[in-house]
Amino acid sequence: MTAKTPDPAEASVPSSGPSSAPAPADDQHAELLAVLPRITRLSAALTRSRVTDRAAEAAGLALDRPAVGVLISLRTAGTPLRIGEIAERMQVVGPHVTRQVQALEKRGLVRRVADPHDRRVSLIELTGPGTDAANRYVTSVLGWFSGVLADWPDQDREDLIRLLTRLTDDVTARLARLEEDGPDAPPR
Amino acid sequence: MTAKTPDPAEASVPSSGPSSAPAPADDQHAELLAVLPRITRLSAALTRSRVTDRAAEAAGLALDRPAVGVLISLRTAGTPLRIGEIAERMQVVGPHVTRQVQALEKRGLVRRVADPHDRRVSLIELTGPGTDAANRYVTSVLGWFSGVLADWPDQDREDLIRLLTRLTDDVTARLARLEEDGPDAPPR
DNA sequence: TATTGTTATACTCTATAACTATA
DNA sequence: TATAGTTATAGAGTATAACAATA
Repeated sequence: MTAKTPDPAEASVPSSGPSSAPAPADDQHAELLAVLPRITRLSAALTRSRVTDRAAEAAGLALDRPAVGVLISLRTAGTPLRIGEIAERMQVVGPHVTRQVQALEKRGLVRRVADPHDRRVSLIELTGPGTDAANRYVTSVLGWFSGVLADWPDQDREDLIRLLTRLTDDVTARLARLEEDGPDAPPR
Repeated sequence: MTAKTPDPAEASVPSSGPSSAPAPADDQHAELLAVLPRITRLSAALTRSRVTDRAAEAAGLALDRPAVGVLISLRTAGTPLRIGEIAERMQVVGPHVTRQVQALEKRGLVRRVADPHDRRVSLIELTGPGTDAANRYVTSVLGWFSGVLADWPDQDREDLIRLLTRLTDDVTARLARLEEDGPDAPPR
């Protein structure tokens, strides 16, 4: 079912490579292009299917995705985080996090603790119920997702995790540089 | 709630330290969880940085991302597509595609051709300018993205493409089944 | 009656701008 | 003056519902 057409598509694209070296293989170059669409598609599929929302529901959480994202960020960190740190981990902007945290506070899933060294800052911390909720959510999602990878060879699973981690790091690092270079600098 | 995979590993806090790996299974299980957040983060980073919008601009395209998505879907297919086919490839819903196509039509980047076998259907086709625009866009994005992977070993690049492709296919397939099973079925 | 696509509308997520309070 | 966070507002992206035309 996987339409893996040879895709002569790249043919007409002038390989104005970074002038480093002639592309090792046009095939690779062509395939490279497929990485970004796949990430987009994957993300869109996850959004549309609402797996995460279902998992939240299964965990007894009446929370939308961004709120769950905050919970998971805190759980993953294993330590209280500042608003700005949460925003960076979620790759969103400050005010967005402020609102999510307020909602979570009202439900008693997180609490604020003052930073003794800087009174502008407030640290966000999971409460007991918040920790439980996050754990239930994780269990639910993991149950679903491990089914997806159940048939994969161990080596492939390992490689996927490793490569995806590196890709994420490399991309975010490069994007950060891009922003510094000026908001109007064209990619490349 | 509903039956979930037995999963003792997640109950407690992960990421204590990858260095010691006495229980490879547990570690993997814990790490597995990191895959989804990374995809989310990657996607968010790409959105926020507007790489794609910059590339569109660099290609002389005053189009938003969804419209470019349609263009790229058509270019990748290499053949005219129906509205429904575009929607499926983009993992979005029909009406959304209708609107994007209308915008592209006005700019002369795509055109509709009637399907002789089914008069309900109209096939969407890239025009000459549309093809050129799509190619310019691809060149621009590729220029940026190949920079990200430039330092990667060939083997890793290959593996990334292969694994990401399979992951996308597996996930979308499983999600499709999930939808069929009823819109209220919990993940599993 | 089922399928393909369209129109009209509403909602979710996230960003930007202007502000407050510390530093 | 610079930084962390908040309030208020705006916009992009996508979904749902009701409908039309063809099969």
